[in-house]
Amino acid sequence: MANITLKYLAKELNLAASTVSRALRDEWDISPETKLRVNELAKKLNYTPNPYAGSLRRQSSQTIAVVIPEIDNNFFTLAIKGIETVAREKNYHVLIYLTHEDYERELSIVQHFQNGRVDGIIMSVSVGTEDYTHLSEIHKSGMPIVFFDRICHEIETAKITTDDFASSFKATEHLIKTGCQRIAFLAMTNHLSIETKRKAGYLEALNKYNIPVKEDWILECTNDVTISTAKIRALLASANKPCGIFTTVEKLAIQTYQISQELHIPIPKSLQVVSFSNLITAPLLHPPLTTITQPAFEIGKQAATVLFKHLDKKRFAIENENIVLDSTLHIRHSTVKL
Amino acid sequence: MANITLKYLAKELNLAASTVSRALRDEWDISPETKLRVNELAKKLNYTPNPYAGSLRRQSSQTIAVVIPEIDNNFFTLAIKGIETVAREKNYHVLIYLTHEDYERELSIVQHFQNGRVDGIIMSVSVGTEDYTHLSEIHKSGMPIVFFDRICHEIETAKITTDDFASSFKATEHLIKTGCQRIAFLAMTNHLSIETKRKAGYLEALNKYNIPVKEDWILECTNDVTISTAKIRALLASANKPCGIFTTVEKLAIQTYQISQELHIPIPKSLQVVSFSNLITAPLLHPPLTTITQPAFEIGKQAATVLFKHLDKKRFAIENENIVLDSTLHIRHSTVKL
DNA sequence: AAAATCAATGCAAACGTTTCCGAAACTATA
DNA sequence: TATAGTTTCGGAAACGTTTGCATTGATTTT
Repeated sequence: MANITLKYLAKELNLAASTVSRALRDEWDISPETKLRVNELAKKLNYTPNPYAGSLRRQSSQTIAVVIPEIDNNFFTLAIKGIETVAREKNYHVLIYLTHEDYERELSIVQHFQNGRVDGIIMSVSVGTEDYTHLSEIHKSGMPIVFFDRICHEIETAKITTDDFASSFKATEHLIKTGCQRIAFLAMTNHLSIETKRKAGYLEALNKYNIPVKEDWILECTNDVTISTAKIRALLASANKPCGIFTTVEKLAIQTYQISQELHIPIPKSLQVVSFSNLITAPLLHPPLTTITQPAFEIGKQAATVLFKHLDKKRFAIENENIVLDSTLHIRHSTVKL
Repeated sequence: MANITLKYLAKELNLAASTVSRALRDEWDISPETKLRVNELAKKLNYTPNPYAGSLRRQSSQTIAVVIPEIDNNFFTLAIKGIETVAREKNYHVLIYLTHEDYERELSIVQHFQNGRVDGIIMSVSVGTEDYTHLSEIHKSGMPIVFFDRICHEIETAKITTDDFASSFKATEHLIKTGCQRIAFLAMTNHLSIETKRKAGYLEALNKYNIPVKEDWILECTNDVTISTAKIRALLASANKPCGIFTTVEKLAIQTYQISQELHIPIPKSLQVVSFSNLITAPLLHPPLTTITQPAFEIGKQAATVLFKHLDKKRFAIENENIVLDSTLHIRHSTVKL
C-alpha cells in the first residue's frame, strides 16, 4: 500500500527532499544533471507522489465534485462525460454525488464540501430544494461553483443553460401548427428556474395564438413514479382530454407513452407528444418521439471549462454570467400525423 | 477556503489537539463533559475535518474509484447508482474514471492509483485491453479490486457477473423456437470473458438444435460506430442474410434497428432481434425489443458490498470468488411475429 | 501512609509533500 | 583581491490530522 516516497528518493540520491521535489516539478533552480538523475530514478522506481500529502500542503485537491440529481438519465450522463473529458485534460479528478432529487441529501453533500475536499463544484440542483442557503453559504466561503441546467439564480456565478424559453415556445408552437390547440404541460416541479422558463415559453406560445390557458392541464408531477403516472393517467382518461402533451423531462414522456399504450390512445392520432429528451432511442420509439434535445455533452464541457478557467488562475473570478447553448427541436412522428 | 481546524478548536477550548480529536471520534478515554464541550463548539463553528490531513495520517482515503468504459449507457449508469448507494452509506466518496474503451487510457488511469488516492477499485475492463499486467500489478501491490461484468479472470479477487452463458443460451434458444435458425451473433470484441461466454451460450444453443455455425455471421464489431454499422449493413444487405440477430450490447441492437429501418427490413417479420440491454425504452421501441437485461443496480451494489466488506475489516481478504446474478429474458415483439 | 491503579489529558512525532529562507560554491565585477 | 552576484542545493517549518506515550491528579489497595 504505502509506497515509495519523496524522502526515499532523496535518501537514495543523497539529496534533500526539497531538491527532489523541485527537480520533479522542473523548477528553474535545479541543475539539469540532478533533474535527470532524479527523474530517472523516479521513473525506474515508478514513483508517484502521494496526492494527499500534496493536497494538504498546497491546500488544493486537484479534484472537483459533480453533484447531480440522478444518473440514470442520458442528459446527466452526457454532461458527466463532457465534464470528465476536460477534467482529465487538466489532470483533475472528479467525484460524483447523487442527490436523488432530495433536498436533505443535497444539503448533506454540499455541507461536506466545506473542508477542502474539492476545489470546485459543478452542479445541477435537485427538484426537492427550494431553499438555497446551503449553496450560497458554500459559495460565500470561497468555493467556486458553476451550475448547469438546473441553475440557482440567487448565486452570482456562471450558469450554463439552454434556451429553454425559446425552445419551449418553438415546441408548443410546433404542436399548435400541426393543428393541436389543446396542449397539456407536464413538469416536475415549479421551483426550478428552468421549469418556470419552459412553462413561460409554453404559455407565451398559447398566448400568441390566443389559446386560453387551462390550469388543469398544467401538471406538476413529482419524482415519485406512482404519483406522476397517476396524474398522467387521470389526465388522459378524462373526458375532455388534451390532444397534445408537452413534457419537460424525458421521464414523463416515457410515462405518457406507457400510459397511452395502456389506455389504447394512439400517438400521434389522438395524442401528440413532445418532450425535452436526450434519449438515443427517440427515433426508434413507437412512434418516434419528437424531442427538444439539449447539447448535454457540450454543456458539461462548458461548465467544466469555465470552472477550470478559474482554477487555473485563481485571480480570474468566475463571472456572474449566463452561458446559454441552443437546443434543437427534432420533429418526429409523435407530433405529425401521417 | 481554509477553514476552521482542529487546532483552532483546541485553542478555543484550552485543550490539546489530541484531546479534541479523540473527543470528536468519541473515544473511551475522554470524559463525557469535555466530549460535550468539544462537540458543541464543533457544531456551532460548523467544523468539518480536513479530509486530506486525515487521509495522510491514516493512510486511507475514504474514497474508491469506479473505472468503466463508458457512461452513456444505462447498464453502467445503474451500476454506478448501486455503487454510490452503498458508498454513501459507508461515508465513502466515489471517483469516476472513463476509459472510453481505450487501453492506453485505462492503463494511465490505473497506474495513477499506486499512490493511495483510493482505497479500492471497482472496475469493468475496456474492450481495448488484451494485456492485464497493469491490473495484476496494482492488485499485487495490495490494492483491492473487484470486477464487474467485464471481469479479468487472471486476477484472484471477487468478480460480479451475470449468468452470461445461460442467458445467451436461453436467448438464442428462444429465437430458434420461434422458428428462426439463421442467427447472427454480434459482439464488440472477443477478448473479454463475458463476450466469449455469451458466444459460447449462443454456440451451445445452435449445437443443441443441430444448426450449423456460420462464421460469417459471427461479427466482431468495434467501438467505432461507422465500422460496426458498416459491418451490420453488409450483413443485412447480403443476399443470404440471417433472420435473427443476437446482440451482445445494446449499442449494436440500436444500430441494427437503425439499419433495418434504413434498408426497410421489417422487424420481426424479416429479422428478429434480441439483445443484452438495460434500455428503459425497450418496451416502447418499434417494435418492442426483447432483451436480456442484467440487474445492473444490484451488480453495482454487490460489487461495492464485497469491496467494503474488506475495507471495513482489512483482515478479511477479498475472496477469489465469482458472484453471479441472474439476468432475465424479456420477450417482446422484436422476436415474436404477430 | 506508601504504593499501585486508574481516569483524563497533554506532548510530540508522524504521515509525505511544498516552500520560504538561507548556505555554500562559484563566477563575474570593481 | 575583496565584493557582489549566480547558481544550486539543504534545512526546516508548515499543512491538519492521528496516535503512542508520558503526565497529572485522584482513587484504591496493601
